Amino acid sequence: MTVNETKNVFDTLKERGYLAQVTHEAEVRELLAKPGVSFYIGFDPTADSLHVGHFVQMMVMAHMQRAGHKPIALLGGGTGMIGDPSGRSDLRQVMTKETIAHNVAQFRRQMSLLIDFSDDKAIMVDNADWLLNLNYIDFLREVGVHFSVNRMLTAEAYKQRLEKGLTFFEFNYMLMQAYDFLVLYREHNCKLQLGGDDQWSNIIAGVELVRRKEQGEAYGMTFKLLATSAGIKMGKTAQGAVWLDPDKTSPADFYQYWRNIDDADVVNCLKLLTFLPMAEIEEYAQLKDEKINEAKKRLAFELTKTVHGEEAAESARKMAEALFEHKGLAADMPTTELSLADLATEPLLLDLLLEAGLIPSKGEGRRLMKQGGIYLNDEAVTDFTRALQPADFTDDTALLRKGKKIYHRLRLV
RNA sequence: GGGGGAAUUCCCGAGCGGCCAAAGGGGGCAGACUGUAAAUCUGUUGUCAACGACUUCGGUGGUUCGAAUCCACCUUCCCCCA
Repeated sequence: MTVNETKNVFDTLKERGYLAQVTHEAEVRELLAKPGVSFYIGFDPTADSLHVGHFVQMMVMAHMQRAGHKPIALLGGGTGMIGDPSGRSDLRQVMTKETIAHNVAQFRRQMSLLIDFSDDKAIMVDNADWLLNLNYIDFLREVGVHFSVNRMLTAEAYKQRLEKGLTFFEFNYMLMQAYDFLVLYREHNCKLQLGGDDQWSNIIAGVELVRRKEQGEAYGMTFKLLATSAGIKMGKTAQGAVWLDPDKTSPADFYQYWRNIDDADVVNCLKLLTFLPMAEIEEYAQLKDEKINEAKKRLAFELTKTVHGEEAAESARKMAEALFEHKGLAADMPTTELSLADLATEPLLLDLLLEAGLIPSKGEGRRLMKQGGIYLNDEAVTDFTRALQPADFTDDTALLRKGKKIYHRLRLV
């Protein structure tokens, strides 16, 4: 065995805890021992940005690419028109072609953060290219004959839907995805499909189809979904998903999300979402109690840096330190600008809070004030009729705060 | 095609014609305790010029002094039979 400083990527993935299920473990490991393996992961363009759930998949692609393999990012421009019923309790919204095209463009940009698409080192394909022109009868004859409805119904992905109802429309999703694999096998010699563990049924369907049609080698492998130790899907907040697009989730919020994750999840996230060497992660794993914060800071910083760039990560980190550890001044904080004329009208704090978006309604604002959750310059404000005064500003700045963590700056201009 | 049921606030889910802005739970938010964590406890959770007023219970009309509750039609979903 060549002394390969890069060990088998299969082992790396296993060690870092990505793997969930593999169709043929020994063979896949063997296959990946030599570089140059084409593999694919599918992404459904159901939103105009990728979120952290996709990020795990991107990490896997990146690990694979670094080991010399060739990622094929399959965008579901065609399957997106059906919608994967896996893990869904109801029918997905059907998307227009224009929306899908727009989303595909966004995905390409975001994936480039981790994956090098230059010189065909990775490629991106859209299954709309082959799915949209399919002839129904031909498809049924070529692909449909290989699927047993009885078996499909036992698939985990469909079980839940059998309770609530599953349309024939969606039932076809599995065939489409299986067909994708067949096409990629034929056109790109792609032998391996990866995906989140919720894709297991769809993946094995593809593996079996390739094996039947082509008597080819085809393998599948799934990854654990990013979940908390309590088993709840990560990356969801009350405001929705944690997006990679800075316009949808600001770098500061993104940083804070990771900074505040549960103690029990830090190590797992470091393994899955950063490229820190395992040895280093082991050290973080030893930390106890409040020391764990060091691990969280590192996680938040590394991840923000990868997604939003070093500068944004640095600024998010500084802001967090300023606000929570009182080191230095906060740089970029959400800010509302006021003129002296505005101030002369003695604006109510309540109105400003609403304007600044800190509260959704004045009723909510009053409630918060009553409970001591609104602060002006670090002093709780309990008077609803409190108006803003010049004396509230120091160096033309006043600091509003809601609860412990949400800050907003008022600046005089 | 025939028959039966359902739709309630962010989610699940109670709801007698007036006492319903609507029980309970979840989630959210805030306070206490902390480590910017978790767990726990407390408060709160339609809007507003706020002891009052206004808008909400799938949609549209109607009955009634008064409708989330009754009636008609419509929409969507589920179940049974074919």
